[in-house]
Amino acid sequence: MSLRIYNTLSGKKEEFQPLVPGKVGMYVCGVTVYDYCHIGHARANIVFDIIFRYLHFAGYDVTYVRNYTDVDDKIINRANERGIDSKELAEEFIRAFDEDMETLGLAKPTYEPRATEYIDEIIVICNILIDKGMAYASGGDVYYRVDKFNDYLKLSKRNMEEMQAGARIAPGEQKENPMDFALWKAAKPGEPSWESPWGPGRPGWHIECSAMSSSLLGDSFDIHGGGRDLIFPHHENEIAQSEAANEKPFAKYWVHNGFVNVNQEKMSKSLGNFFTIRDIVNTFDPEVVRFFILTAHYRSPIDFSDGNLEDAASGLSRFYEALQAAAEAVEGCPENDVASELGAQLEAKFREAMDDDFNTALAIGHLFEGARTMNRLIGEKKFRKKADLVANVRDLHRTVLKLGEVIGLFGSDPHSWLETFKLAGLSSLGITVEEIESQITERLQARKDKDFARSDEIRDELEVRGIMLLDSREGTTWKLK
RNA sequence: GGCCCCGUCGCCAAGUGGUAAGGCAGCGGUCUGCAACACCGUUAUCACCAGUUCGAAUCUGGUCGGGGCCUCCA
Repeated sequence: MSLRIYNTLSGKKEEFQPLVPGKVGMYVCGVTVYDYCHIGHARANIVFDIIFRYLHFAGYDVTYVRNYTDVDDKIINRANERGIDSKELAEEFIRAFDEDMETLGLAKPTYEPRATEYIDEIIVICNILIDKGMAYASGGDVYYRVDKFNDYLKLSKRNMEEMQAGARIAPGEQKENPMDFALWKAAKPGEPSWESPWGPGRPGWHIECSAMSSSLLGDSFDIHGGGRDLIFPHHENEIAQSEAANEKPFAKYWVHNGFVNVNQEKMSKSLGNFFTIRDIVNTFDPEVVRFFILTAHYRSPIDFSDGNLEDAASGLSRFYEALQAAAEAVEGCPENDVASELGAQLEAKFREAMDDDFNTALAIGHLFEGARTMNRLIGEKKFRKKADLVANVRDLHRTVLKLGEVIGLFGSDPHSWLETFKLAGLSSLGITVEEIESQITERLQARKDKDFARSDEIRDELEVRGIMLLDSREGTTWKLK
């Protein structure tokens, strides 16, 4: 089965056929750099990260562009509030964004252009649109003539009459039509500006993406992505600008990720339920955050809550436990020539899931089954002496790691990940490793002495405090309850 | 008001015409001094109503409930 992608433009899943066989051009709207990124940005970027990774895994030569919008009203306002230069502010938050994305384990896009690096290209597009009568200069601004573009609103599927009821012309704007939007804005005193045929000014919000995408990917390219909220007006306006200027279809597939709610409510600053990535990774492992996001389909809304994140942590630790057990089980076993089909079977299911509009939730379900199969095989009697079982576990182990990497998971060493996970939980329980170790030592002695009453007492005490003891042939270990 | 989405086991979550993946929790086993871990087994007819169909969670209409966009927003 080939790859199918849900296209916002058509409203349905379509078979993916790139413009140039074997190659994919993908543009994703990045962030406006005026503040720290929140969990919603984390989701959007993780979603497109796995799309990028999966396309690459599926054999495509992918060019992935994700921009920084580094000039905009919000940046200027924030910089003014802080009394610093807007360029300085943008630099600060570009750095913060890069750090956050690295923390979340995102692969680097092929290009990460900045709007301010494409001012010349932006001016060229404005000129073309003016020459074609699609745009007009007015008092140092340049506006797009929305009613000249027949396909306007084809992405968001709205209609003009109704839109116009809510549209208005802000003070200082000199538009012919309230629906028209700015391609270029005249600079007010103290604002960052660039020379242009219409006087000093700066780009409007949407034009930079038209400029950057066509410069780096060509006038037509395969995939354009972003959050749902960008469908209107941002992406609609990009289509209007690019298609009118180039007279070619813009992006072929439009992909939009769903929102993140917080405790069942829309995340918003006014509700005070705004979580930055920095806040979250103080409490939760970044990989847990990624795992949580990928356990739902990218177009569904997800609910961010402590409980859901804790569930995700349990799920991820199940994988790491299985991965660790598998590595230990086959360690030192001689290599053999026994063939195993299990890895290939798992990979086939994984691909089938991912080919269906990047269904990571289903894909992870299959990986869980792979983990369970490993555990089952390892548990069989005389496992290490059975070449076929060893071969199966080796195969599955390698496959789970390989497929995990495609969705950015399981990249840590299982032992250290599990240790870190345990230690992180300890601080909230008010108990130290030394304390636990000494209890284990005491209990071991009690067990040797067959003093099971004392032994059980120690175990129960620890359990009440949130620590679970695990006895095995090699000794006693512990984990968080 | 306009446009759009959703309602699947206690919780999370796949499934979009052929009789319901997976995870967490639960229950019954195996293992264990007893447990835990792991494994095995087990647990839903899909908000409601009416249609279409040989057959629907999946299509159509309606009802109820929840949410989003229409202004900056991932």
